[in-house]
Amino acid sequence: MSRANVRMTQQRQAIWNLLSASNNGYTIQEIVDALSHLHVSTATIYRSVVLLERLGLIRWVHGERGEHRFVRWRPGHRHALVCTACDRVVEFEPCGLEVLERLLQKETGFSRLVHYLEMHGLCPTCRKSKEERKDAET
Amino acid sequence: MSRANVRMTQQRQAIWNLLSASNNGYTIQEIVDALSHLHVSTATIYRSVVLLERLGLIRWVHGERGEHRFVRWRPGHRHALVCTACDRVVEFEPCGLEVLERLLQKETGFSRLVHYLEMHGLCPTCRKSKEERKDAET
DNA sequence: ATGGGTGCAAATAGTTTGCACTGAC
DNA sequence: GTCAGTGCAAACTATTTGCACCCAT
Repeated sequence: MSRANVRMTQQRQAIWNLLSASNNGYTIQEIVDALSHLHVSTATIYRSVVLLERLGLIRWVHGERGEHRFVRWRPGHRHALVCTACDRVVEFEPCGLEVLERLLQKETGFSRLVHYLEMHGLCPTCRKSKEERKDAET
Repeated sequence: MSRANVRMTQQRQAIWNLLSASNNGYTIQEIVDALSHLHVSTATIYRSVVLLERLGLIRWVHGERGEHRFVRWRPGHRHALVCTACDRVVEFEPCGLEVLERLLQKETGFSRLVHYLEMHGLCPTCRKSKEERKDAET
């Protein structure tokens, strides 16, 4: 309950610095590796990630192989668009799903609907480099 | 590639019978338990589930606590509506997201968009029993 | 100075794999 | 009879936890 009594430690600061500076998510293992010079233990990283999630500062998305990747998250933005090649994440606002929710509510009788939506695609940068590679082949 | 050379064994039959007879998904562990009298090994269940997924006969959805639950899936149906109380799954057809995809494509430059959408809510049966319990309390 | 946070190592959970044997075709 | 599929146990990967010590407040 209490949001107080949360201390800003060097470890948490380091993790937050890392995540907040990037548009690409990190897996737990990638965070461990990126902070290896600081000797932050894996347990602490797990615990910090849970905390940051609870505070609404980060959120996970699915990577290509179903792994969980943690990304900085801004309040109010609701959904993620993830690049299938470089894992870059772009946030976008709601989405007309309210209409669908009302329809489903009527048709199925389900109530209190919430939705989980994730988009995946190829970001402009990755598309370009892919095309270049293709040109090179021929 | 070859879809041939897939044998219908008793184990696979048992797993498929179980999954295809229910609207509620099963976790791996629940399948193991449900088939314990047949002594189907956990390894076989994992392998069969992967196979059935590949064949497009089942699919996983997220349960309340993020666990993967496997449900029978009919071709053509695209998304799942999962009851937050009893895990009953109802399928529904596409959803107007094509409009959103086109918009995002234009705004962000991402291409080849695919989406993952899952709805969660309280099914009519569970809502009723919840209301009854509430009435009993007062 | 106090109690929230950390590191470490052990424990637990979830999933995959090698291999000899079995049974579907 | 052949080889895909199975059971078993071991190996791996991912995550959690207990506990003594540490440091942010």
